[in-house]
Amino acid sequence: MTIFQTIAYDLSRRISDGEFPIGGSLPSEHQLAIHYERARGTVRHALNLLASRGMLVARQGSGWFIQSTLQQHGFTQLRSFAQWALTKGMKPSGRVVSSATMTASPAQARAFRLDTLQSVLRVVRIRGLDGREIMCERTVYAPWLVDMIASLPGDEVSVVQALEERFGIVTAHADHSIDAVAASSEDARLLGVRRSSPLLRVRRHSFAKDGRPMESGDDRYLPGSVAFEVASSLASSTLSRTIS
Amino acid sequence: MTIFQTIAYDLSRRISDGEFPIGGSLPSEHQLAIHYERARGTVRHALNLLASRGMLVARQGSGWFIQSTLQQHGFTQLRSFAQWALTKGMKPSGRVVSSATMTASPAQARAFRLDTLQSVLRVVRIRGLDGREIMCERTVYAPWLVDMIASLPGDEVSVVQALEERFGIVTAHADHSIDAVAASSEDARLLGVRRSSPLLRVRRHSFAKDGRPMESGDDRYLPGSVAFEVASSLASSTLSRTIS
DNA sequence: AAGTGGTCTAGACCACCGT
DNA sequence: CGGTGGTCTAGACCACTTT
Repeated sequence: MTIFQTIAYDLSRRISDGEFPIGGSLPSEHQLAIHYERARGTVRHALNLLASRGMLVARQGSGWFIQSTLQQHGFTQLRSFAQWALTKGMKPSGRVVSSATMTASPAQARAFRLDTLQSVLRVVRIRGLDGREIMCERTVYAPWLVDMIASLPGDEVSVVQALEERFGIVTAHADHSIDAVAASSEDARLLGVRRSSPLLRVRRHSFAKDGRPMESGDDRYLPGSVAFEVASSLASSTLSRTIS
Repeated sequence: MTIFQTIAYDLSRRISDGEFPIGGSLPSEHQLAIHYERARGTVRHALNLLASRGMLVARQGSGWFIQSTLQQHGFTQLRSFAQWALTKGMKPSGRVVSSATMTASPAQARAFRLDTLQSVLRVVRIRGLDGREIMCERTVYAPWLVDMIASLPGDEVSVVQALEERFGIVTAHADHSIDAVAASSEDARLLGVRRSSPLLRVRRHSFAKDGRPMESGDDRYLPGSVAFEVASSLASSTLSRTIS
């Protein structure tokens, strides 16, 4: 954790705690620099980080103003359905519907960068929030993870957390593609809705710290259960729109 | 024009001119600082600006690499349906279905931070890509923008660009919430699909540089037409998942 | 006039990458 | 190991806003 990240984190917490109201202003950069006992440049780095998340806005000659008190919870929660649910004060659940090893399809071999036909593990899970089942998840795990995943219990609530704690494997990067689809007949059966009713689909490829592909997933949520939120600024953005 | 903007502009031009190939690397920050006869910090400021546009990426310990020779990536495209379509080589179209001023509802007054009941402008548009109508867009503009929007022609392809070029008003930040919904009867009629068929919904609040709210939008896309992509890393992410 | 954010300088040390 | 980007410092001057 760098110093400017620490300062940003502290300011972010103080803002969401209501120490500074929306529309109000922060102490000046000079005063913040004195308070944190750091150079002004370091404080500015932290402020710009929060501005890129839409939490703050600077008005030249006037000050830094609070634009939003919302915490933009980031990647840590996005990685894991269970960890996200817990931070929201909800109880996540999960059950494995099916689990099978199979030789990688050409598309999977490409996604996992395999030379030869190796075995991948395909797991279908149903996920619930506070007892209500809201999502079905079809995950394909890369060959190097198969044994680890297979060793986990079927009702393991957080696979991501288990991988991290037991094997030290951390998800460091993920690409998400979000769109809407009509429920297939399998979706309909798993989620208890009519066929061709709307679902929010999130396709995901995730990678370990060393860049190795870990898993590809296809999650389908009932409408009205979750939404994905993105804050984007001129300064920096990770979101883009693609033709599909 | 500041110095770092001038350097960014010059580098951007040299990259677009093919002086550095895609995947290739730039001279080191140290060498660039000597070349431009500026401090390294100033050169870094320029490089970070280009990185935020998706033109460059930095690899620590290794160098700055050319990611794309195209201008206008990320947020710039996200701000505007039309500008995004153009960078993808597609022809955007748009037509206004209805346009009406009304007094702000309580929810709108909150979103736009109005004290009194002022007039907002609600516009419904249909958007097309290469002649195919794929999206309906319901936008509510803040009172201070109403006169400017009203002065634009109904078939103005890019409202965002028009606001920028004619009035100097730039969208600097936006929050997006993405989920799936069933088509309402109005959606069905506008888009030519069956009622309750799946649509991808993107709700948006956008803000000017000074933090003033500009517009709130509700865009609904036909499935299979576009997807939203998010790249997120441990280091930084703007995406989050919310209960809805 | 005083205070604020925006930019710039000229150093320094660190973590990381390649050889 | 030397070179690279990432961070940080302690100043300086400017443009802008507020009083």
